[in-house]
Amino acid sequence: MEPLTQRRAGILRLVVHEYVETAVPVGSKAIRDKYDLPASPATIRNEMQVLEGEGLLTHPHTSAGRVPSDEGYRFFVESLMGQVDLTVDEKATIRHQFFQSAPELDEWLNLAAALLARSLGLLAIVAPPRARELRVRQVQLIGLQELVALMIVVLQEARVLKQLVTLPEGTNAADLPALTNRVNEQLAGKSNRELDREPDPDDPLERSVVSTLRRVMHDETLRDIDPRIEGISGVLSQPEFQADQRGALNVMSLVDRHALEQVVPREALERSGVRVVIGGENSADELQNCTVVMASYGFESEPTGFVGVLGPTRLPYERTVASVGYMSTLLQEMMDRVYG
Amino acid sequence: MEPLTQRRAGILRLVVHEYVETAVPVGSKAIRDKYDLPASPATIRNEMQVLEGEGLLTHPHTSAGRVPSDEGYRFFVESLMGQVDLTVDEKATIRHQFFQSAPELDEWLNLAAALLARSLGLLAIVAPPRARELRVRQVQLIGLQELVALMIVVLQEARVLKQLVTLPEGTNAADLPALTNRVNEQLAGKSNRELDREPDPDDPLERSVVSTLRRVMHDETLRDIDPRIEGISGVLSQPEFQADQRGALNVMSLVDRHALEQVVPREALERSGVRVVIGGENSADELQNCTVVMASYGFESEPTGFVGVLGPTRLPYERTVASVGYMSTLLQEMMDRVYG
DNA sequence: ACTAGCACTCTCACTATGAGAGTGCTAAAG
DNA sequence: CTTTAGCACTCTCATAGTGAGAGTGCTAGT
Repeated sequence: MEPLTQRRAGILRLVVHEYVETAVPVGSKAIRDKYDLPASPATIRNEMQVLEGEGLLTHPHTSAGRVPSDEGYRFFVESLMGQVDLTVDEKATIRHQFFQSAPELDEWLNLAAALLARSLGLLAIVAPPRARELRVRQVQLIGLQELVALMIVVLQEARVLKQLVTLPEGTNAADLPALTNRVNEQLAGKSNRELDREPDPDDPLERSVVSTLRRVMHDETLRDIDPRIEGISGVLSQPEFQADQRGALNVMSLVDRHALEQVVPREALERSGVRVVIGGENSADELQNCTVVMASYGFESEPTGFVGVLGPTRLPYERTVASVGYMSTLLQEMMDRVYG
Repeated sequence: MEPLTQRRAGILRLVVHEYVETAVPVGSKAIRDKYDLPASPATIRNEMQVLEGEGLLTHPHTSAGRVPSDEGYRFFVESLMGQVDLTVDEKATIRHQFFQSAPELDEWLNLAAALLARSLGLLAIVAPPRARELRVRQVQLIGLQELVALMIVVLQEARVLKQLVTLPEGTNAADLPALTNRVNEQLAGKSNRELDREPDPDDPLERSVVSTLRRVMHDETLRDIDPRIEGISGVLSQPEFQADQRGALNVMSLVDRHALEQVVPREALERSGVRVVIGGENSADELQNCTVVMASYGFESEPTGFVGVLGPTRLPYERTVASVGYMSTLLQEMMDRVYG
C-alpha cells in the first residue's frame, strides 16, 4: 500500500464531495470538467484505478463512475477533512435558540433534535445523560386517595421522579406530612447505594415508603430514558432509502423498537469528541449502509448523554461532524450552567 | 338510490373482507369460488355494477376487480359491521398487561400505543388528556444554586410540573422553606383561573414565585402533550405505502411534525365512542388515502385524551374499531381507578 | 331473474433494442 | 516514466412491443 500522492488524495476528496452532493457515481470526465483539473480523463481514470486498488473507491458495475467505499469515507474523515466548524453566525443562531427556550433539559433535548434533523435532513437522536449514582434531594408524599399516595422524589440532578405508592392498611392521611419530614431528615442527600444500605425502619408505613423509594431509585439508574428522535421523514426522503425500501424499513424498525443500544456502540459513549461510524463499521446488520455520527455529553465524569445523527453512508461529513460536535458542546455547556 | 337488497349488501361485505385481506382488487369469479356463492359470476357482476352505480365500489381500471370506495367502507362500517368486540381472552391479556405495569399514566400511554401498533400493524397515536382547568395541589421550592431554584408543582390530577425559577437578587436559600409554606397555605387547591385573580404579593421573592407559578400553569393548559407514536415501521410496510412512496412520506412528515391537530379533527374529541374517518373524509390532504380510527378518554367531563390508529383506508375495520374502543375504555378505567 | 358465452380491455411480466456514459487498454507523445 | 488520445467494450436505463391472464360488459338464451 503505497502512500497516497497529493493528486490522488485530491481526487479522492473530489469524488467524495461530488458523490455526497449528487448521489450519482462520479466519472472521470465529469469530475475533470466540473473542477477544471489539469489532467485528462484518462489520467484521472488511472489514478482512480489505483484508489480502487487501495480499496478507497468502488465500482457499482463495470461502466459506472466511482463511488467511495466505506474505507474511502473513513480516509476522508480521518485525513482529508481537517478541522471543521460551523460559522460564527450559525453558532450564534443555534445558541440563541437555546437561550430563548425554557431552561429545562427536556426542552434542550427537543430543540437539539429538531435543529439537527432540520439542518442536516438526517435522523437525529438525542438522549439525556443517565447518572450511575443518583442522590435524593427531597421526598414528598401526597395523599391521593384512602390508601394511595403520590411519591415525588427530587434528585440532586434536578430530575424529578414520581411514583404511586399503595399504603398499608390502616394508614391515615394525616400521618403523611410527619412521615415526609421523617423520611427527608433521614434520607436526604443519600445516594441510591447508600439507600440500599439503610436499615429497614420498624414502622410498617415508613418501611413501605422507603422500599418504594429504593425501588424507584434503582429503576431509574437502569432506565434508558427515551431518546428524542426527529427527522424520520427527512431521512426517508434520502435517495438511498427511496431506492432500497427494505433497507429503509429495517432501519426504521430498529429505531422504532427504541433499540438504541443497537445503534450506539457502548464504547462510543466513553470517548470524548465526535465519533463517526461508517457503513460496515456498524455492528447492527440494518446499518451496514448507514453512517452514525455521534458525540456524548453529560455530568462531570459521566458523559452518558448522547447526541447523534443517522443517515446513509453518503452524507456531508464536514457539516455533520461540525453540527453534532457543536451541539454536544452546547448541551454540555447548558448542563454545566444549570446543574453544575 | 334504491335500498340495497340483502344479496347486494352481502356482496359488498365480501368485497370489503376480501380486499382488506389481500389488498388485491376482487373479481366476480374469485369471490364466487372462495365463498361458494349461489350465483354465477355474471350475476355477481351485475350486482357489482349496481353497487358501483351507488358509489360503493370502484374500478381501478376497466379490467380489474372491484375495490370498495370510501363510501363503500363507510357503509360497511355503519351498517354491515355490527357490534364488534374483542374476545374475552384478548381483553384479559391486554388488561393483565396494564395491571402489571407501573401505575402511571405515562406507562399506560406507552403500553397502549405499543399494543395497538403491534396487534394491528398500524400507526398508533396515544395522547394524554389535557385539562382545561388545573388545580394546584402542592408547590415545592428547592434551591439549586445561589439564585436558581427548582419549582415543583403537583397538580390535582397527579401530574407534576417542574420549572426552574430565577430568584431576585438578595434572596437567601434559607428563605425557601418558609416561602414554600406560605405559598402553599395561600394557593393550594386553587385553579389556574383563581390563581390569575389572586392579588400580587408585596414581597418581591414571593411575587416572582407566584408569577412563575401562574405562567407554568397557564402554559400547561395550552401545552399539547407529546403523543406517543408507535408502529411507524409497521404501517410503512403496508402495501399501499410501499407502492406510493410519496404518499407515505407525506403522511410520515405529518406525523413527524407532531401535527396532531391535522390528523385529529377537533370535534372528534368531543363525541364519545369510536370514530372512524375514512379516506377523503379526512381534512388533511396527506390523509386522503388513509383512515383514522380514534376514541377519546379522560377526566370526567373533559375527555381530551386520545387513542387512535392510522393506516391505509384498506384496514380491518372490525378488529381495529374493537381494539381502539377497548383500549379507550381501559385507559378510562385506569384513570378513574387512580385519579378518580 | 339468472346464466353461459364471448369479444374486448387493461395490466403485468418479459424481451428486445438503442442511446449514453464510463471504463480499460494500447500505443503514441511529452 | 508519465501523460494522453483513441477506441472497443460493458453495463444501465428508458422505451417499446408482445403475449398471457384476469376480469369486465354485453347479448342472447334458459
